[in-house]
Amino acid sequence: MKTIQEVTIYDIARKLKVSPATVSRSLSNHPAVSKKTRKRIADAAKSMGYRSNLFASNLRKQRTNTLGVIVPKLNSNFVSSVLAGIEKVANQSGYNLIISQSQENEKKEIANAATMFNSRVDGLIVSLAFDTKDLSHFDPFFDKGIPVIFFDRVSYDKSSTNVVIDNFKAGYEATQHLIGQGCKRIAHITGNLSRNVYADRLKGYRLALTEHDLVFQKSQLIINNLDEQSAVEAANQILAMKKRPDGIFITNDSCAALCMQVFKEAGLYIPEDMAIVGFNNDLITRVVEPNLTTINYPGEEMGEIVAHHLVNHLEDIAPLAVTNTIILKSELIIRESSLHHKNASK
Amino acid sequence: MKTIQEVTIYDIARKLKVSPATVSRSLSNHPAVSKKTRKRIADAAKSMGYRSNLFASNLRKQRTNTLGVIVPKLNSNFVSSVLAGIEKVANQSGYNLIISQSQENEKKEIANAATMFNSRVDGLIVSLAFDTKDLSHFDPFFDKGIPVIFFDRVSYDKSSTNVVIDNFKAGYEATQHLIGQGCKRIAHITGNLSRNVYADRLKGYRLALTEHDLVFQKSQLIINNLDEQSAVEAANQILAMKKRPDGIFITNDSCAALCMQVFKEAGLYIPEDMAIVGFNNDLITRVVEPNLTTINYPGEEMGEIVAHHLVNHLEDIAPLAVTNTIILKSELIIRESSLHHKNASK
DNA sequence: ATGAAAGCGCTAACAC
DNA sequence: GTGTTAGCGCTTTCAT
Repeated sequence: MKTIQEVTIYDIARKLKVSPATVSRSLSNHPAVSKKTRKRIADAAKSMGYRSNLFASNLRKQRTNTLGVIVPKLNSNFVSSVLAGIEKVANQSGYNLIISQSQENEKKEIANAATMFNSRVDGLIVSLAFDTKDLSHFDPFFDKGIPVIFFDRVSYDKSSTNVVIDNFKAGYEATQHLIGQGCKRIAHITGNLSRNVYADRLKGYRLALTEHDLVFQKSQLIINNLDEQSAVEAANQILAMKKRPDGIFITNDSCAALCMQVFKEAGLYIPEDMAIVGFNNDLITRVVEPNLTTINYPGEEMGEIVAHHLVNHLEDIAPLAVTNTIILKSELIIRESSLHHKNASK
Repeated sequence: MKTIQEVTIYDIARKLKVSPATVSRSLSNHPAVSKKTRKRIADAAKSMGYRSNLFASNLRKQRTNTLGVIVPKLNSNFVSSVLAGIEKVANQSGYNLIISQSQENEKKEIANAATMFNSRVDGLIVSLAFDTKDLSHFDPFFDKGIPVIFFDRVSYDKSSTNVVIDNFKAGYEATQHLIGQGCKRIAHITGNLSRNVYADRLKGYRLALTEHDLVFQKSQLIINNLDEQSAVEAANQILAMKKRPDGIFITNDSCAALCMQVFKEAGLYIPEDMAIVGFNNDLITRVVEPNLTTINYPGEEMGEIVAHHLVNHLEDIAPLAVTNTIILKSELIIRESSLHHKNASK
C-alpha cells in the first residue's frame, strides 16, 4: 500500500502560524476559536487535503465511536432488515459500524467477540448463534463496562439488555389460530431449542395445544436449522407420517414457503389438507400461493430501537438498566394458507 | 462510559522486568524472542487481562486492517449475500469490516465515503446508489492510492477495478429466451438507467428484439425503483396497455414475483398469457407459482471474489491493475414461468 | 535476544 | 482566544 504523506494539524498550524491546539479546537468546533481563525483553518484544511486521524483521536480520547454488531448470518431477510435499522441510527448519531457474522457457530462467535473487544467498540450488539451455550466470551465487555445489547436471539441468564418480541405469545397465537381453524394434529418446525426464540415459540405452541385439549406429540416436532435443504427434508418427513398433521406452525417464512411447495407437489391442498403458519412476514409470504399466514416481526424497527438504546446509553442520555428487556409488538397476520380448514369446528 | 484502567504492554513489561519492546515483539510473534520469554509474556498478558490497543497500533503502523463497504441498501437479498461473502474472506484474512448504506441516495453515499476516508480504511468496496452521477467523492481514495473496488453497480468511466456479471449478455439471453418461446410483445421492467446493470440489461434486451425483427417500443419499457409498491404499479400499468405484452423481462426477482401476483389476480395465466423472466435467482423464484425463470447471479461468490481481490492487493500478493474488470459467470435458469408459450413459433 | 528512545497525530489541562 | 505541554499505547530503528 502506498504511503503518501498525510497532512496533520501541525502542518496546518505551521502554515497559518497558529498552534496545533487551535487547529484541533477549530476542527472540532470548539466555541473558543474566533470566527476568523476558524475560517482560515477550515480553508487551509480543505486546500491542503487534510483529513483527521481517527486513530490518534481515538487513542487520545479513549473512545472509538464505533459499534460492533455480531449476527448469526448476514444473508437473511430478518437480519438484513435489522442491520438496515441499526445502520440508520448509528449513522445519524455519528457511529461507525463493525459487522461480523458467526455463521451460526459458537467458535466463530467467540473469535468475533474477541476482535470486537480488541477493536474497542464503544458498545456491542449481538444476536446469538444457534449453538452458543456459554456467554463467557462477552465477559470482557461486562468487566470493562462496555454495554452489550442482545436482540432476537438472546439469553436470559445474563444480566444484560435484551430487545425481543414476545415469542411465547407469538407461538401461542399462531397455534391457537390453527386450532381455531379446526386443526387437530398440529406439527411444529423450528430451530435449535437452546435459543430463546425457538424455545419460547415451542412453549407457546405447547400451551395452546394443552389449553385446547390437544396432546403434544414429540413426533410432530421437527427441529432443524431452517435452511433450504432442511425445509424440504422436514416437509417430506411430515408427508411420511402415519398420522399426517393437518396444520403446521413453522418458525420461518422461507422454510414455510418451501414446505408448502413440497406439499403441493405431493398433491395436498393448502389450507384444506394442511394449514400453515409461518414466521416473520417476509415478502415471500405475500407471493406464495396461497398467501402465508405469519407473525409480523418488525426487523428494521428492532434494529432502530436496539441502536437508539445503545447510543442513548453511550451518550449518557439514558442509563442501560442492569436487566432491561424491551419487548416489541408482533402480531399474527392471517392469510389464506391457514383459513377455513375443512374440519373447522366453528 | 466507564473508563477502567487498561493494561498496556508497559504494565506487562514492568511486571516481568523486560522492556516494552520485547513485549510488543512477543505479542506480535516476532521471531527474535526466546520461547521462554514469549511464554512468560503470553501468560502475564492473559492473567492481567491485557488487550492490544488497535488505535495505538494503527497510529503507529499507519494502517488499519479495516475494509470499508458502501452498499445501496442493506436489506436486499443480493446485497446481503454479497456481504456474507465479503465478511467471510475479510474475517479469514484478519480484516475488519465497516459497512454503511447509501439508501440509494448520492448525498448519503458522499457522506459515507467521507466517513470511510476519515476512518482510514485500507481499501473500499462500493456498489453505487441509483442516482449517483459523479464519482468525485472517491477521488480522495484514488489520490491517496487507497484501492477502491466496485461491484455490481459500477461505473465504467473511472479507471478502477470492477467486479460484475455480463449484464448485457444476461439481458440478451433473457429476452432471446422469451422470443424463442413465441413472445411477440416483450416488455421490460428495470431500474435507473444511469446504473450500468440496468443500462446493460436494456441494451441486451434491445439487441435481442432487433435481431429477431421485433421493434423496441418505448411504451413497453418501465423504469422504477423495483420496490414492492413500484412492482404493483408497474404490473397494473402493463395490464392497462392497449396492446398488452405477452412476455416481460423484469430485472429483479421480487419485483417479478409481485407482478406475477397481480397478473394472476387479474385472471391471466402464466406463462400462457404472459411469460415472465426475473433476475437474481433468489429463493422466491423457486417458491412462486409457476416457478420463475431467472438469471442466476452468484452474490456470495461475488462478495468473496471482491474481497479476495482487494485483500490480495493490500497484502501485495497481486497488483490491482489500473482498469481491471472481472466478469463472473451468470446464466439463464429456465423454469415454468416462461415456458411453452401459446404462440410458440417452433 | 533484548533494551532505549523517538514519534505516529491528536486532545485537554493549564497557563496567559 | 490562543499557546504550551504532556501524554494516549504502540512499533521500530539502532544499539548492545
